[in-house]
Formats: sequence, C-alpha cells, structure tokens
Amino acid sequence: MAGYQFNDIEKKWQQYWEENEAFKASLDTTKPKYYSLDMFPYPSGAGLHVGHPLGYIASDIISRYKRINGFNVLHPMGFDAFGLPAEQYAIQTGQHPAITTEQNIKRYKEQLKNIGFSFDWEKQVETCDPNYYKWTQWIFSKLFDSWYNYDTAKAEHIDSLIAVFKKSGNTSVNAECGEEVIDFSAEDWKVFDEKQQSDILLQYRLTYLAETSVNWCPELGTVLSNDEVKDGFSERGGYPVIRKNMMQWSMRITAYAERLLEGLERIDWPEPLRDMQRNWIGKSIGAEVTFKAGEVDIPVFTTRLDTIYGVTYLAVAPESDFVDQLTTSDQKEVVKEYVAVAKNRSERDRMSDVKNISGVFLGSYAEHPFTGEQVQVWVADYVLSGYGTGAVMAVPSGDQRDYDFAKHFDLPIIPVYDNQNIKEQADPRKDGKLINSGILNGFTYSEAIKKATDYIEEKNIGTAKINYRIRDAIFARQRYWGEPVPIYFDNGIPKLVDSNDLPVVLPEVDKYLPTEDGDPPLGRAEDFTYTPSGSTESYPLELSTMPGWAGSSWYWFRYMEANNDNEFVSKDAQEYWQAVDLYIGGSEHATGHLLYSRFWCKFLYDMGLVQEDEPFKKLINQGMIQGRSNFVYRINGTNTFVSHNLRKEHKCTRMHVDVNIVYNDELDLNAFKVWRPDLKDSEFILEDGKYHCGVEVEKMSKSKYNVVSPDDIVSKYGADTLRLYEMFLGPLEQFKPWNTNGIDGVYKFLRKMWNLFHDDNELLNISEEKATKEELKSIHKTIKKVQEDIERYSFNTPVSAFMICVNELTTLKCNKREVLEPLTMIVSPYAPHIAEELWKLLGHEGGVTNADFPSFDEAYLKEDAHEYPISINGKMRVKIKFPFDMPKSEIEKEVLESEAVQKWTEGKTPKKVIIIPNKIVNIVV
RNA sequence: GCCGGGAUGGUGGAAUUGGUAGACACGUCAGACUUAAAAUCUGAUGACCUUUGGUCGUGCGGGUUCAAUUCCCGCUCCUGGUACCA
Repeated sequence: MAGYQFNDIEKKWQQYWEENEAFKASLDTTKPKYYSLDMFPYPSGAGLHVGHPLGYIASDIISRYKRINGFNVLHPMGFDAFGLPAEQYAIQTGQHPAITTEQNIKRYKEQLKNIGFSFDWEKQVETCDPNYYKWTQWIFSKLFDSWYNYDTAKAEHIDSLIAVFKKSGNTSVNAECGEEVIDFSAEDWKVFDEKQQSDILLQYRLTYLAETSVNWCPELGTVLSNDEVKDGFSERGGYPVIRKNMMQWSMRITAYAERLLEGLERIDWPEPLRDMQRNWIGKSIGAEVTFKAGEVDIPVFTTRLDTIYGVTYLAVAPESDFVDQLTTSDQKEVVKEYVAVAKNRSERDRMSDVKNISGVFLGSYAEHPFTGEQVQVWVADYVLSGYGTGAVMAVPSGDQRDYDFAKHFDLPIIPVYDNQNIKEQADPRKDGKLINSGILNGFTYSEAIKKATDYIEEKNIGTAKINYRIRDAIFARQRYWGEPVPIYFDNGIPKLVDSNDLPVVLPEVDKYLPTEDGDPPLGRAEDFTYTPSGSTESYPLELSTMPGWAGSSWYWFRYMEANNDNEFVSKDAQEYWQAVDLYIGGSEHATGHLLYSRFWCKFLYDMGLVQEDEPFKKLINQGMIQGRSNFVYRINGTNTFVSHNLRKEHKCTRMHVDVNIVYNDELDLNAFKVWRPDLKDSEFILEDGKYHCGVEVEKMSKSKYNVVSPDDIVSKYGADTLRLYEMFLGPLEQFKPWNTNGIDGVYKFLRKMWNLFHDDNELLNISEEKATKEELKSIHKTIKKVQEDIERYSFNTPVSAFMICVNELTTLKCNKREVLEPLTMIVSPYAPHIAEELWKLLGHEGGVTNADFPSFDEAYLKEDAHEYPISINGKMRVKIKFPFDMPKSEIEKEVLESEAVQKWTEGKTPKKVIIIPNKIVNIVV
C-alpha cells in the first residue's frame, strides 16, 4: 500500500502548522510587511461551498509566496457575523442568533482549516463580539462628534464648529450639512435653548438623526440603504420595498463624495469596479440658475447651461413644495389628483412605467432669466425629488425626455445649435454654433457655458455648481441582530453614551419581533436604559441597531491587533501594517462595503487615527463559481418522471434535483427515491435505459440543490488537489460554472510529483548527483515562469508550468536533490501539504514555510541555437536553426542562400528582409 | 438607453511587448502491460483537400502592417452594473 496518501499528510501538516504557530504575524519591523486580506464571509447555515475558497486560495498562494520571499505576512480571517439570516432563523425557532452564529462559525472554521489556509487564527475577529463592536460603536461616536469642513477639506471635531457658532454664527461656515439649516448669528446661537442647538448641530454631524425618505421593507420590518435595494426589491429575501418618510440615523458620506472620487485615481483596482463607484457617486458639473415665478424662486440644476435659450417650460417633482406654491386655483383639482396618483405609485411601478408620459400644468408661469419670457410650470413624475432641486428647466430640443414631454403636450421646441436635427427626436449634440440664443449666438459650446455662467453670477441669479448622485447612507435597522447604537435620549435630545461605558451590549429579548407599538425588537428588552456617570437618572437608549456594513467598514484595522482592549488598534501596529496590500473579494460589494470602508478610512485618517486614507491598495475581484443545476421533469399530476429528451411528448413541470445524486447528468434512480419521502414511489420513463437530467448554469444556492461542498472534494482527492484545481479552472476574475471534469489531471500531477521522490518500493530515493543541463533548464524555466506569473497575479498559468516540469522530470527520470528541492519550494504555495511532506523527505527541518524561494539562473535558459521561423510574404514556410546571438547580417545571408528559401522565392531578390533577433525572419519578395 | 467585461478546437483554457494560434489539462481514439478490470505508460486528436504536400481557421464585415487572437473603424450575440440623475 501507500503512494500519495493525502489524508495522512494533510492532517499531519495542518496540526504541525497549528502547534508551531507557523503563520503568526508578529510586529517584526526587521522585515518588510505584506498584508493580504480576504473579504470575510457571513457564516450562513449552509456552510462553505466550492465558490467560497476560490479567492481565499488565491490570497493564500500570494501569502505563502510572499513569506518565502522574505516578507512578514499578515493573512487573517474572521466573520461578518451580524446579519439577517440568523435573525430570521431566530424569529422562526426562537433560538438566539448568537447560538446559531457561533455554530456556523465553528463549521466554517473547520472547513477552512481542512483546506490548509495559512491564516493567523489568533487574529480572528467576529463583528458580533462585544469586544469588537465596542470599537464599532466608538467609531460611530467619533463620527457623531464630527462635522465636515470644506474650507479645510476634512472632518473636524464638533467643538470647533460650536466655537465658530459662538463667535460668528453659521453664515461663514462652509460645511456639509442638512437642507433645513437656517442662517443665524452668534447672538442667535447664544439664545437658542439646548434642544434648538442640538437640532442645528445634528444638521452638521457626520452621523445624524433626520427625517428622510427611506427604503422601507414591510416584510423585513426595517429600512434599507440604496445598495441593499435591487430593482425595487430587497437584496436579502427579495421582498418589495417602498419609499417612506421616517426619522432615521444617517451617515454623511456625501461630504466625502469628491475625495472618494479622487482617491480612485490612486488605487490599483479593476477599472470596471472603479467605474461602478464613479457612477454611484455620479458627479455632474453644471450650474444652478433661478427662475422667478412671481414671489416664488425656482432654482434648477442643469449640466447644459448653454441650452438655456431652448427652455420652453419648467417641470417640478410631484413631491416638491413648488407644487403647492405654484398651483393656481383653477388647476387645483387636476393637480391634486395627479400628485396623489404619482405619490401612491410604488418605486417599482414608477420604474417599470418609464414610457408613459404624464404631467399636469400648474397654472403658473415663470420668468426666463435671460429672455424675460413667461414659460409654463408643470408637475411631472419624470422629475425626481431626490436629485438636484426637485425642479428642472426643460430643453426639448436637447433632451429626449423633455422632447417627448413637449411633443405629448404640444409645448414649443426651440433648436439652439445650427446643426441640430430635431425632426424625429432631441439632438443633444454640442459641436455646432449657437442660434436663437440672444447673447450666446454664434458661440461654441464651451464658450457659451462660460459666458452664460458669468452672466448668471453677475446678475446674481445663479452659480456654477457640482451635483452628486450619491445619497447619505441610512445607518439604522429596525432589527435585533446588529450593533446597538451608542445613543441615549435626554428629553428627546440624542446624546452619546460616554466612551468609558462602551460597549452598549445587545440586550436579551423574549422575541425577535417588533413590539406591539411598532418599536424595533430592542424595545422588548427590560430596562434598556443608560445612566451617565455622576447622574442618578437613567435615560432610554436608541432602539435601532446598526446596518450590516457597520462592522465590515473597519475590520481590516482590527486584524492588526484583534485583542487590544485599550484601542481599536495601536499606533505601532497601525503604522507598521498600514494599508492592505492585496484585497480579494467579489465585485458585488462595489457600491456597498467597498465604498463605506473607504469613507470610514478617510474619516479615521482625518481624525489622525490612521496613516493611510485608502484602505485597499490593490484589489482583485474573483469571479463567481456558478452552480450547474440538474433538472427532472414530472408529468403533471403524476409521480412519473420523464427523461430530458422525451419531455416534450408530455405535459410536465421542471424540478431541481440534488446534483449529488446525478452523475454525468444521469440520475441515480435509487438515490432519487430516497432523496425525499414523497418521491419514494416515483416511476420513470427512460431513454436508452437511462434517465438524463436537464442542465443549467445558475448561482449556487441551497434552494437550487446545486451546492457542491469543498469537503467532498477534499475527502476524495485531498486539499492540495482542490486548491490546484480551483486555480486551474481558469482566470481568477472570470465567472465559471463548477465542474470536476478535469480534476483527475490535477490529481495525477500530484501523484506524479510524489513519484519523483519514490521508487517502485515506495522508498525515498534522492540522488545527490549533479543535475544535467537539461534537468536544470527544465527547473529554472519553471521557476522563472511561476515567479513572473504570481507577481502579475495570474494564478492559473503556474499550474500548467508545474505540470510541464513534472512531466519533463519524469521523462528524464530525474531524482536529483538539486532539482527536486526548488521544485518542492515553488509548488508549496499551491499545494502546501505535499510540499511540506516532500521537504521533510529531502531532509529539511522547520518546514518549507521558512525556506527561500529559489532564484533562477538566466544561464540555464539560454539556448545554444534558436530555431527561426522564416516567413515569406507573411506566410510561415520553413524553420532554420542559427546559433544564439548570431549577427543579423549573417543570418540574412544564410537564410537567403538556403535551399528551402530559394524554393519559395524562386530565385528572385527579396524586396525586404526583416530579422528580429532570436525570434523571426521575414522575407518580402 | 448609458457605462463596463467578454466571444479562441468536442470541453476548460494558453499565447505576458503585434512575431510559429491552440501550451497545459479533460474527453475521444489507437496501442502496451493485465486472465480481466482499475491504475499506469506510449501515440494520435482544429477543419478541409488531390495527404512525403497544401488550403482555411481566434463571433461577423472592413482597415493598418512584412506580420493581427492582439491595434483602428463598423456590426452581432452573451454577460455585469446602472437608470426618467436634468
């Protein structure tokens, strides 16, 4: 018996690593640091599937590679443990989500350890641990205590703002703030009572409480942030979402819009991902200009001030205050009706009904600020209340929506460019000269923009302005399983829990549902109050909890020192580890986690708490591993299932079937009958004696029965095979369906490599002889290739290089230490267990982890001769060998004189001969 | 609609700076070993043809170049994001 016994080997080395703390990252300043991070998983009840480890394997390869290249590597893992599934499960079963979560974490950890990752488990974090969320609450407090000063372009402590208010009121303050701020003087400030002062400050704080229009999900009983809503449905669970006005905690991420945009230029992230963030932030450069409608000022935002003379009407959003202010009495009824209908439509309806043009004339007119003409003011639901000013100037000649609206309601359309073609549709071109445009006539686009902007600023009716699409992030959920917000209420005034009293621990409740009064579940807790030190009175605490992204917005700092009780991270640790060097994870977090993390990091940077304002220097998106679902076809109303190709002969319904009882798309009939009790008496209509299943590639999920667990692969082939195979599957970034078609090839490679170290009798058989030139060439070629590929984050191509090398060495029957040692080392990041075993067989103590990546010698790669492909008129014809580094002139001479070339050129003198040394010779006849 | 990404044999994929397209692996076929099977090993394997040779071939149509999977222009299809964002 024996051969490659992966089971014994893997267990043995996993234990060895653990006992020797092989991957402990200490603060060793004598070595350069490398921080490689994975997006930590949410520990779901289904356990890991084969898609999870994909990114982890890649980052593990980099981590192990960096270690044997002399780096001190921080490679941690933890759990994003607050979340809805555990809470939904708690609601159904009454089991405390902490228990469920703990069980799931235990299982995840076991599975991860089986794959042999080089995580430093001592630094594990769990976001639901009070020792962790104490610091999440602490950062919340810091945000609450801060405002954003545009003059200094950074966040500052709220005290500096209060000092300004005391001295000179708020008129000179250039800050990001809410919309309801009114101007006040220093004297006003002094006479405001505590509540009034608090309300004003809330308009400036970076976390604030305000009445906002939120995404409310009735099924989940909570609000959701924009990135948690997809197409009008909740991302988790897929329940409908409606708009609703509510008093809510929010984060003033809009203050950082410009810096979040600017920072994207400085980080090495995939371009598509940066584009997504740019779109999400949605910067528009334009101008705000005011139209006067009697007493009412209507400011509008536009990116096309050049087309101002093309304005033929104004449109306002149904929700905006302008509707009430500008509706004349004779239009009152129709407007009221229209607004009621528009407001009652759900987001979903409004989205799906884009083509229907609707609107009502308010009865009022506004004065055009350039021409003085009167233009009609309409209410229309294509105007959004949440963007810009809730009112737009309509230029039907240049904007398709305005054009459609004008056509529909027979409003005038005025072209403003000499080359505009507006017969069929709006023409947004801006490369002509302006016409019909008063003072702008004859100008080009950019000249007109400048001229018009100068004009409105001079006349004091508007100003150049930049608008952002990004909204402040709602920072509260009416749920139980999240971080409590460290705020208490003193007579309705929100105040911070003293930092010495953190954490505010999540209280016990009898049920995980809202109270009868509609308060969040924390309202069920007994005595959920706070008594400030020195006070005898206790105050009610905030009942909302933080959203899922709170804990993940700073966790990479905590890994540096997961057990620090005094600080969120110490200065020393933070200054050494700095930013994450490599971050691997899915692109689904583009506009959520990855944006919020950058926001928090920049804030912590402003506070002087961290050194780097961008958290993740290099980021790679791993592609999803999709599931390959199998289907059976049940004839309606029967217990009979028909094979895939015969299904059209019957009326049948498609049903997902567990992929684990299907082999090569052929159903295991007996396994099927015992799969579920109701299938016990199933009958089958077969083709060729077999039941063929239908196939489709979909996202891996429990409900589709297409989940493949890495455990099965590990027990059948071993962890090293799984690791190699997941990399061999294709480029890391690519989406690909899971299949095990090629796994044998990878497994075979490992056995072949094992056999290089063993003769027929399974004995260690290492030769101390000097290696031949051929053998050295093979190994050095491989070292070079693997090194170059890993350095450019290509994880799949080195596997092929390994296979070629082992094949060559097997053919050469090479068993020499001089060759096997470097081979073992370079394979170790990919297949660490077998590498450790072989390393030991080679007589080394201490593990391959402590070895040095072998250097390659260019000399072995030099060829004695290069075989030049000779092309004649662009076609490859013959190959001729010439010595390495032979001068061009000699090559040319010999090539032209050669018989083979003579045959093709038919003796003619070539027009041109192009020679690329050591590559190719091209002859043009 | 707008902004991205992609398309290469029967299959997954390789080709890093424009330089021998199809590496490596799977699958298939043939052979060796075996009583047999498994395992292992060897060879063949893009298509086509008049087969010691030749033609075509990287989604489609053009272009640049001695030379294009690679660069440029115009399409088709798949896919991700986003959407009355003024």
